[in-house]
Amino acid sequence: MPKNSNFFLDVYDVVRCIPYGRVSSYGAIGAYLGTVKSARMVGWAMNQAHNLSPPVPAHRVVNRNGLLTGKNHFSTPTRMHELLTNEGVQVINDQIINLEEYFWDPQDHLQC
DNA sequence: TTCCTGACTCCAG
DNA sequence: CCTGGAGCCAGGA
Repeated sequence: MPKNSNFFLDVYDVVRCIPYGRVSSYGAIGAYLGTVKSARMVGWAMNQAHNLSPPVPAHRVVNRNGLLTGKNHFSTPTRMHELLTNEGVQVINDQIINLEEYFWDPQDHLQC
């Protein structure tokens, strides 16, 4: 059923490259792939990422404000928050604290 | 087939 | 400072 289009695979690849305890944004991933204005597609890709293997750490992907906009799409609304907190990321009221400290831009690393 | 929605972001008013 | 519209494109009804 998944089309596995190149774009989606690239998204998954980038997300899987996000280090432990770090987070990234849809826009940053889109920018890395050259489709800045397609941030929605990144989110859409995450929607399919649930059944993929190896699993994609979708909880490390948030919007540009560090807000856990996708928490509702996890098994439980608190799952995303719990996972991030478990990795040492401070999250309060569904928002990441000190986002700049945890933010990971794929363009910064250029590779895993 | 068309129409609508959405885990986003930017820009104008 | 806050609000709304546009761009993006894949799927479901």
